[in-house]
Amino acid sequence: MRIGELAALVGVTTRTVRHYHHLGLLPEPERTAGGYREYRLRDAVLLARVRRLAELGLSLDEVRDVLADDRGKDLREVLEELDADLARQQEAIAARRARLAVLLEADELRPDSAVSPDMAVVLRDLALEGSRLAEMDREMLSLMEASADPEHRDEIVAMLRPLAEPGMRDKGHELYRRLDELADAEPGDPRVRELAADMAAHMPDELVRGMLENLPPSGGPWLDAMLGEVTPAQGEVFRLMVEFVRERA
Amino acid sequence: MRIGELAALVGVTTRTVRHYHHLGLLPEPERTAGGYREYRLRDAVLLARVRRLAELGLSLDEVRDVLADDRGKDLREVLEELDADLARQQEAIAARRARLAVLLEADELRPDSAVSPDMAVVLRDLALEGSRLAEMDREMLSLMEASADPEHRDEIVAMLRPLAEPGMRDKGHELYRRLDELADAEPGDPRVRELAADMAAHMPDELVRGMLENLPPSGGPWLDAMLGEVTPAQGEVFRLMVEFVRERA
DNA sequence: GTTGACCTTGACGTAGCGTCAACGTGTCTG
DNA sequence: CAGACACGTTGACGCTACGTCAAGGTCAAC
Repeated sequence: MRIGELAALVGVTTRTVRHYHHLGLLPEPERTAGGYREYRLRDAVLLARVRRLAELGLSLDEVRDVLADDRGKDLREVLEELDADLARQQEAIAARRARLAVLLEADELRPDSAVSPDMAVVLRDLALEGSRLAEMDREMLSLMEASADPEHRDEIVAMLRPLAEPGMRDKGHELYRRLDELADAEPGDPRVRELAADMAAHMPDELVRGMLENLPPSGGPWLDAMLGEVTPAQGEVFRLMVEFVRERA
Repeated sequence: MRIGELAALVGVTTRTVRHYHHLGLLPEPERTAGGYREYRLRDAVLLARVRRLAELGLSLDEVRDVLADDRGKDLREVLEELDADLARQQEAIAARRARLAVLLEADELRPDSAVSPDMAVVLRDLALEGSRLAEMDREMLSLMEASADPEHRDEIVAMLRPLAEPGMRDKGHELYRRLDELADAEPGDPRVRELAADMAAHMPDELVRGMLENLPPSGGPWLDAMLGEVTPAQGEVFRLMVEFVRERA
């Protein structure tokens, strides 16, 4: 038998056979005078063994180990481990399909930041129109949801929901307006401290708890990211607000 | 924000961020005087978008296409295709786990050729001891089962089962003995034709049908593989037997 | 001034082959 | 006998989505 016949017999390509030779999974057979590999039936049997294990999902390295140990106990171990791995993969795929199903159910489908319908509702009802600061907040919130691990997403949405309540919207507009006014002010402007205190006072309890749990004392990357987007006075407002919120606890 | 902060914020490594820059999935931001990349909040939003799509299982090429088209119709297409693909993967994994379960149930676990318990029974009951030819047949049969696609395996086992019946075993021993005797005979020896006829006559109908369906007129790689393992006279026996079997139909 | 944490580009490694490239062998045919 | 054609040989790069050095530059702190 030459390599093409062997490959056809077992149902693989010649490249695969040579690859297995290279990895030492299949012994190199005798060569003919012309340099062709000359296979016997037992080579086909060996190749079929390798293929079967590979098709089960073992890596070729694992196949080699199993065939080297030859006698059975190790094989069971490997297969059990493999089965557990496959089970994990099944769960992962099921989770992805579940998320896909949620996305596919929505009528408008955008690669947008609003992952969950719940979050979309919150963003819609939030007082986030018109102001650059409000735009930034929208980005921050989307980002928080996006970068959190899926298990915490519901918590985040729950934390933010109070902000979307009717009573808060007018207050929200007012606060953003006052923040905008401070764009070119000095960080020492008395209105800075005043606004920070007002914002801290109107922050819902759930959000305060969430902030305290997730923000490290230094403020963390989230606060840094916000500070990079605003003028010094506005940044001071945020820093003070966090301080005031911390004092509340 | 520098690259490390950005990466931490979104929950990826810096290498990933640079990789996305390289692929054009994420625009290169401004640089500081020192050559550092300087990110803004919107970069984090973009990165989070990419990540979300990637985590759903889209390839980065697909992510780029989706983000390029931007407006939604194409995205739904891609996601539906992806879902179908995931469904196929689930089936494939389930099938592998089913095969694994069968293997793990067996008490003796060898990387042997006998995949299915059914096949193992057939091989055990077959008249396959003692003779080199019988050993070869065992290898051929294991190989046939191994190299067939899983859906046809049951058919093959069913085809072979009649050979394992008690009535056939004595006849089988006799035929193998006569085949062994012809090892050094001439291909023209009258016993060759006689044995081939006898073998063809005792071949179960199911097996005849199977051979005719699967063997091409030339004999195919299976016959070639056998011919490579035996002496010329023995080879002639097999060739004639196939001929006689063909005449029966 | 030096440490240490962070950044830069560049390049190789991963799994399992697919797919050229450049060339030799073996058989059939005119 | 020459040429065509199928098939074989080794060698090397390509693919995914980054991980992981290597060799060096920047920046804030002590």
